[in-house]
Amino acid sequence: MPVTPAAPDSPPAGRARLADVAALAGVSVGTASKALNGAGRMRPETRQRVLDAVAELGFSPNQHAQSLHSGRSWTVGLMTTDGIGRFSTPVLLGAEDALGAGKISVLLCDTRGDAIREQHHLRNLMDRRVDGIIVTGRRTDPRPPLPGVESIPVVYALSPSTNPTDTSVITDDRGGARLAIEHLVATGRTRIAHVTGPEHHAAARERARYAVEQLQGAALQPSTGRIHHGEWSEAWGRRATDAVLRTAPDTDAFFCGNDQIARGVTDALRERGVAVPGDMAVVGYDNWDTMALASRPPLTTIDMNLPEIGRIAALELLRAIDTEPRPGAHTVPCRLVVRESS
Amino acid sequence: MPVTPAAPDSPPAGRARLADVAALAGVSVGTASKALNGAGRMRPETRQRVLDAVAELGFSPNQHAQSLHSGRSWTVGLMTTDGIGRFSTPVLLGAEDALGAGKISVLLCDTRGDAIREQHHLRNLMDRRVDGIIVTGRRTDPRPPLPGVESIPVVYALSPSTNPTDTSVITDDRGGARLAIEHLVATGRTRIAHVTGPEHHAAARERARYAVEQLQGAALQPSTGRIHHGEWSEAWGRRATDAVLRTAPDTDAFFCGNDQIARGVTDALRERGVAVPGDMAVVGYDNWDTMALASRPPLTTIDMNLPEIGRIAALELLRAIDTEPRPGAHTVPCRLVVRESS
DNA sequence: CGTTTTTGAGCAATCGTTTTCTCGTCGAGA
DNA sequence: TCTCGACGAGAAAACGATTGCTCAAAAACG
Repeated sequence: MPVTPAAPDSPPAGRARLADVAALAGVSVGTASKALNGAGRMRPETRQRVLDAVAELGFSPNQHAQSLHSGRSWTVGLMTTDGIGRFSTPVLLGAEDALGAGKISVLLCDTRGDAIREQHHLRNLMDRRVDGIIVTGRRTDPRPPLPGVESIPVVYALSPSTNPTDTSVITDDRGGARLAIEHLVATGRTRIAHVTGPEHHAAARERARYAVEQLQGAALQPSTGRIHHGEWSEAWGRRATDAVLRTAPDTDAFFCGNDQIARGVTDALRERGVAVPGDMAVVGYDNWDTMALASRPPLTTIDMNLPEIGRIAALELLRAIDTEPRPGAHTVPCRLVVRESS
Repeated sequence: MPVTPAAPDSPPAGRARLADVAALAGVSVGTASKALNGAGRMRPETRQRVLDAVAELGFSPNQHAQSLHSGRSWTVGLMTTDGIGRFSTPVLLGAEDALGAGKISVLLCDTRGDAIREQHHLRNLMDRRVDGIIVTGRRTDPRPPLPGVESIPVVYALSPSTNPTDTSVITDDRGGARLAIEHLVATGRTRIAHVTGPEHHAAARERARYAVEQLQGAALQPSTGRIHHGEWSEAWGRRATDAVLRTAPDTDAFFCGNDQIARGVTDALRERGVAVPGDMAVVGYDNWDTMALASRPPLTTIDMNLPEIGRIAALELLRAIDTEPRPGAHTVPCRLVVRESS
């Protein structure tokens, strides 16, 4: 239903179509298409005429028509299971960055952890014929795979799939714990306490396990003889500080499961008059700048390179789309950020 | 290029097409379409046969074909100018929620504040024939409108467009400042200091202006006789506390431009032995839970209802798409959250 | 029983590109 | 001068769904 059927050579109402370009260049639609896509032989002069027409009309192809024809939508779904939290956001940005650089756009879906919503979004993505899906969650705990997506590639970022033959990109908790302990040991600490989040969080469990493993490698053990599990909060950090110092007053370092706990620890230490890093070193986890930089003193901490996880997930997805998926868990190394608390 | 051209009645390789449904139901493609879209008269029994076939094949229509035909993509662009920061994220989620409830999906674009990238994404969105665009930024400062989008509706959220005939959805800084001051005055405070962010931020300027206005309405003025502009940081909050108490030791309340400053203030007060809320009330701004709840005591603060801003922006966009845009700035009221610091 | 309505379903054009195939035409070689 | 290649451009068939129009059969009516 063209708005101006009267004047067939008038500038088309909406946007220029390839047919308009072809008309202006005095060639057929097919030829114009070839001129744009480079395929086929053609006289350079003809191609130039088409390109001129494209420039003049500001033409760019209708993606729906292209997608209908090719079956590819040049779109991927980005499914986040818990709003866009502190962890999923950087991952998401890394992925968006890697994908957006090319022709690929990102469809954002937030399931809010609700299975119904997940189903609804998934359906939607399939209807839109996305080329692939990246699934990311708030926590590093494994999650069940998306149901009914056999036909397109899926990559899990941060929260791996429970199915080991899926492709997942995850953080290296072992490496992170090792970096922290290595750093503390290297700077002369020997009585190290570990304060972290709830035991039912994979992140807390794993980091604790590998921290102990690493301590044992240096012939050491946690200063209090155990792991202090609690919440991921400053308040817990403060309470745990008291508990640790009561049990093991000779503690000379805290390795904390996240930066909030670490900040609570530094606050509690300051209030007790314990000098950081003089009498006590503190190392956090996450490199969450609002916490790590606002802490007094600023925190030495472990950075999980979340944007890198997103980026790699995107690259793995592209590989899965274009060639072959590489199943299994791909770990992204952490980075030690040294500041004034150690 | 069907993968299984040999057996025309075999389950189609990829997904079911309407043609497959029609074949299974023993009707023509056109009839099948009508059965789904309700239009036209048809025998109930025929419609049922089609619906059964749809269910059996798990058919759902190819969106690209639909969009090509209708010219609508059922997609909107969500353009954020600064990564996905603390402010744009809730806005974005609100918008996604309002849009995703219907058939509309969200294309995420992050410009990182870069004009080139913005141009690139904009082009992309136009090529995808999005039905509209929501633009959101990190700050409440006005921003120049998107260039070259006359053909589709655009709504600006949080950062209004400098063009007053554009549709913008913004926070009510005046109302926020009023809520804070009203609350302090109502609880008996009369010597109120205002510590906030840099003067070149609209948010800081406006809130300060309206806070003063509101104080004057109660025949009061800032306890130090002036506004304390600085950074949006805890460190500034701590420093400003000293300055305020030196200048006006009889100050009995702090109204802070954000929660980080407010937290800095409570920390400084505690270290000086000033009781909150006994000797001093503190009110923040943003209701950023990591700050407001971790503060000692938890902060009374102003909540801008950011998700609501996103939601309303989405609704305004839908209205602009379906009927008529409503130009101008739409303000969303703030909410006072009372906690233990006042 | 014949004629006019109603009704239900199919045909075909359409959206905008891509791509294969066909068909002129021009140039070169014999 | 005739023929055979090569080369360049156009015609047409996809991709999958929607929709106005046509047309047959069945129902209603006199």
